[in-house]
Amino acid sequence: MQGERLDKAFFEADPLLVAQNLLGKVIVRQFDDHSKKRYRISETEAYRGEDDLACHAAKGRTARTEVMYHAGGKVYVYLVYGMYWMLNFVTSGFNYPAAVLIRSAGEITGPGRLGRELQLDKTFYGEDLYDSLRIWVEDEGREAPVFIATPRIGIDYAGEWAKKEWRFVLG
DNA sequence: GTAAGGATTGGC
DNA sequence: CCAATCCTTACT
Repeated sequence: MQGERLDKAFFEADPLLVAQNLLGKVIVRQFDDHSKKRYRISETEAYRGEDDLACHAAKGRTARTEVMYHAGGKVYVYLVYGMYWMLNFVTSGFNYPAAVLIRSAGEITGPGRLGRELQLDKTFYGEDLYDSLRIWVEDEGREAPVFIATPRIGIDYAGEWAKKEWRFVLG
């Protein structure tokens, strides 16, 4: 059970497309003891541009959001509620801030639990998905899965932007 | 410097 | 319903 590591062209695209295309793809995590675990992505959310009030980049380019302005293919992690590391993949091209949040994968439900399962921490900020030995994403060559779109979770503060159906769930 | 709040979870 | 827990951002 192995596939091709996703490349530059995959991530340097619009986050709405990347979020949809990531469904069914497989996160591979290689731990310090060289053991590997694989997690099939089942739920994603897109965050796109400074206009998107739910996107962290709505506050502009800061130390925290810097990596979102990089070209697609890097990891964006941040600590939320002082406890949970959220896993995101940067998308789009240089200087356009966008990312996809992985909300569920494998048997793990919920982004906080996923971050704990993957043993994420601040050292994953900016990790390059194209050459990392710790985390990357593979395409096992399966058919594109069926999915549904819904509003994003936990961003009620974003006003009209909270209504956009930028969350995608296998189904 | 200080304060407010969060892309969540689990326990009461 | 609400506390945990700490980083980021904004600013009386």
